[in-house]
Amino acid sequence: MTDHPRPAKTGSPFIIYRFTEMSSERRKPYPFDTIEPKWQQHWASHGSNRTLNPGDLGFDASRPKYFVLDMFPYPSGSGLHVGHPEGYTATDIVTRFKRMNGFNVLHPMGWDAFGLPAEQHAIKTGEHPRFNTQRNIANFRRQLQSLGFAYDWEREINTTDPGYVRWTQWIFLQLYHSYFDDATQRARPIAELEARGLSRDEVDAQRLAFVDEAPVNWSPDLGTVLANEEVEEWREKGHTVERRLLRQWKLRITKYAERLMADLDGLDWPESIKISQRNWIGRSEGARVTFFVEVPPRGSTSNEGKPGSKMGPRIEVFTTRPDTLFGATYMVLAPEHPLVDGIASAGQREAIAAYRAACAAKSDLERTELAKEKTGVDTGALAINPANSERIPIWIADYVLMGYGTGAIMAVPGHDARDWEFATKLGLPIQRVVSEEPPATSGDAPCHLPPLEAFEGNGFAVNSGFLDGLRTPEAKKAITSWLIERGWGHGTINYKLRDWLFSRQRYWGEPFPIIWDESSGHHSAIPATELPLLAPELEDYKPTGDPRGPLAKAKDWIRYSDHARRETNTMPQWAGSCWYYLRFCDPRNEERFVSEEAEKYWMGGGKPGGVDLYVGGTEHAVLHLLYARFWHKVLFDLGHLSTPEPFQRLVNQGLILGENGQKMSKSIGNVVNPDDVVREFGADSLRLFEMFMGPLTDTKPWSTAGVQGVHRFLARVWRLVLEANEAGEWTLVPTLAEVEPAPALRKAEHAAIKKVTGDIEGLAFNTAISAMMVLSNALTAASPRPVGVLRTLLVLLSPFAPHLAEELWAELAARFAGMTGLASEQVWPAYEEQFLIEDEIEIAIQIAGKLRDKIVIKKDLPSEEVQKLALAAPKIAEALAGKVPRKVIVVPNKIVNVVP
RNA sequence: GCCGCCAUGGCGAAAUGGCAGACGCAGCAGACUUAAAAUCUGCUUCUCAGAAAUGGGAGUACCGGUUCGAGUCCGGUUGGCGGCACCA
Repeated sequence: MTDHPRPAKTGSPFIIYRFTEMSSERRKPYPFDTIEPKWQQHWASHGSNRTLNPGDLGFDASRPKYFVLDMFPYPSGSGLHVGHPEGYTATDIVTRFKRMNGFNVLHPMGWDAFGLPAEQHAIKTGEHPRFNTQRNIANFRRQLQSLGFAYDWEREINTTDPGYVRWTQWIFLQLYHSYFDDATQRARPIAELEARGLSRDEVDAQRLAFVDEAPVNWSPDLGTVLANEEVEEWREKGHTVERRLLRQWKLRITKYAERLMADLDGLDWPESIKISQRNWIGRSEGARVTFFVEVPPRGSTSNEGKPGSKMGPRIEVFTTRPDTLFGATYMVLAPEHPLVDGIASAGQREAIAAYRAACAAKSDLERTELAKEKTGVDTGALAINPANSERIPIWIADYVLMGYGTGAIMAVPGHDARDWEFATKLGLPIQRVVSEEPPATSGDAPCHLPPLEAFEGNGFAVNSGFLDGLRTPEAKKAITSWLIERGWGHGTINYKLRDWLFSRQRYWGEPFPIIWDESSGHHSAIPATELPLLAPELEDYKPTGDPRGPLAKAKDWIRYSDHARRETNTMPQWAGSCWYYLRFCDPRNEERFVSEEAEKYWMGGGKPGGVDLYVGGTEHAVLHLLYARFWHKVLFDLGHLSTPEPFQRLVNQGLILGENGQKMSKSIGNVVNPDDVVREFGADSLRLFEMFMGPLTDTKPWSTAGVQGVHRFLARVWRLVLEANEAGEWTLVPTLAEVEPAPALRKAEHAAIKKVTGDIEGLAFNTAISAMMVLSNALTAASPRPVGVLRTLLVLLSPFAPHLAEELWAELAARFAGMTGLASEQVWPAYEEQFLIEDEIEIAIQIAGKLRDKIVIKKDLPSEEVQKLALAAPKIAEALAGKVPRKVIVVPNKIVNVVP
């Protein structure tokens, strides 16, 4: 079929779209299917979205910069879903708006292309994952380009490109070659430690990228480690998952806990995301306390020793409530705690071994899921409570986690719900040491009874020797000083944040640029000149069940030299996304991961700096957004970056639900494919609808009728300029004229400019669109139709529906004088307050807060006169019946409230 | 359990403490049409009275408070959504 509407080559001063009567396809309300590809091509071939760097020919340094970033997608096989264009359209509108306001705008797009789905495809087909990834990227790019986004495609990046992998590995080496200096709280070159004469092992123990033996969820048949969240899912599918101690690479993010926490304050981020990050980092203030294990163990009689004298091993605990030390009636060690074997009494060893075995078999998830049932085993050892010298039993229980604090606790069942539960179940003593009420002067009975449940709040110390009577905060200070004096403890801060497990047993990821010396067992970095280090081609990508991962199969590749072999683990997918925003600033640089000049310009050099606007979903609240901040800070410390934070302003777009209000999913069958929407209604309609649905940050359901609604609006705008003649051609509307608009229309024009401008700045796109609808409705009624107002509408509309705006602008430019360039290149209009001012305004009159009447008065009339007129208004006079009101509130130009 | 967010017509939603429901969807009526679609115009929170014009009352989950005035601010309750979850 050739009868799709298309531009006719005629001598006409403006373009004609012909469509035939015989077309079997229903006539489109406007020819979006012709004009959209046409303008996309035009923008591409004219470099309309090209963004220059400082130093480039034609770069205008006088313009301010603006960096608008989308969270780049993983190019999955199923293509774009309608959630992607939501954020992308929002940033596109801001980009176009800022450009029209004279900014140099950096608005790039790329691909977070390492990932498990491509690897699984490779396992299934034997084809290298690169090919499937390339196909998916091509599809994503096609889909994004069909939506007319103003990305600078010259800056497209792909995390799997050798030219990108090289710098990801280079950044890893920066971490590897650094340590964290506690004194200055900064990363420093590891060479400083070497210069101080530290041994090889001492240096390795301080690297920001280091090797650690860690218990992980290992699945032999999948041949990989799994995240805690994944364990359940794979078990259900019949795979085995076990806890296994494996040698893993980790990144020392914990050293940055304090800065990652503190620097959140200066960021313009949603409060909920900041809270998530704070919770994840989990800062808590408290104290370290040393307990001494009593030797000889329980049963022996002679024990005159005091804590502090040379006794058995010490157990360090962390507590946020040192003020409750007198109430510590037992201790608990994590089952994996290294001290357990040394202190356990002979009679308990068997029970301990059995308990430990049972715990080891549980995943972290199971361990927390079964949290309700507390279990544990007595070690048979006793510790001495330093506060009151009482002997208290030492237990092991899996409600104490090896990974937090010191892996040991002092149990205060009177004032901790978990300890209470454990003590109650196992019949351990419970002591009250905090009272809600100020202690009675006589210091009598009630305080001495154990409480009926754990009281975790603040109060007054009781049964606590020298602390008695002190409020909780004071008691904390007093006991901490007391511990410091005796060398039994000190105040400290603990974080929940763990070091970042950075290695994966996968093929499709960045190999570590690390080799191992076979004789010494030491690791070292390969020289930066050998980067990128790419994974070798494999015969097949199936897992081997070997915890070294699929790369272990490449025997030649592994062999680095006579005595050294390569690390075979790969980096997680996060690695590439940790720094992609930096690469966008200077994506083709082969000398540096980003040039200093480009980084300074786009990342803002001074003050807050960073990405000016970052839009994406909430799913990355703590992972990507925390990891990227961490890498950024390390690179900043090492002098490679000019700002301490990457993303100054963050906005989360809301989820788009299916038409039935449920989350879109294939199984429910409510997934909307953007390609279908573009085919039926056009890219401009899809863009406009996604912005019109509601506030950007809200969760909101899809509505096909709603798409039709905005589509109709765009068609109405089209018909403001063009109308179909009898031959079925679009011709210019005859009433279009260069005339002064009537005052009401002029006012509507300037009101729209004001509203749309403010709403784009506030990311309130839904109300911006409604303002344009109002202006368009006003224009529909105007005859003659003033071209000036139409031009304004098209310029305002251009960031939202760029194709339509461009086309109609060209139509008008061909017919009317003084219109040059593209709609998208126009200077953003300014509104003039004078056109918004009205001489007469209607004000409401209330009696006791209830609307009773309205009057039209001159604007800015003095309050006394407004009051006089208001009281004289028919309904008001009638209601008052001559009585004098007690009070009259006049809000100038708005409302009058009469209090009778 | 803890933390956070939210609650407005039949639906998506608007409303610097100042006329609740802009704009859109759906619906109804009219115009155009042989007819339908499309398009244009008007109506459209609920309720009571009225033939109508119009007029009265109620109304932003619920209860209370602050205020001349509350969808908006404060306290509590209920319901929904999201995140964290034995972190000592």
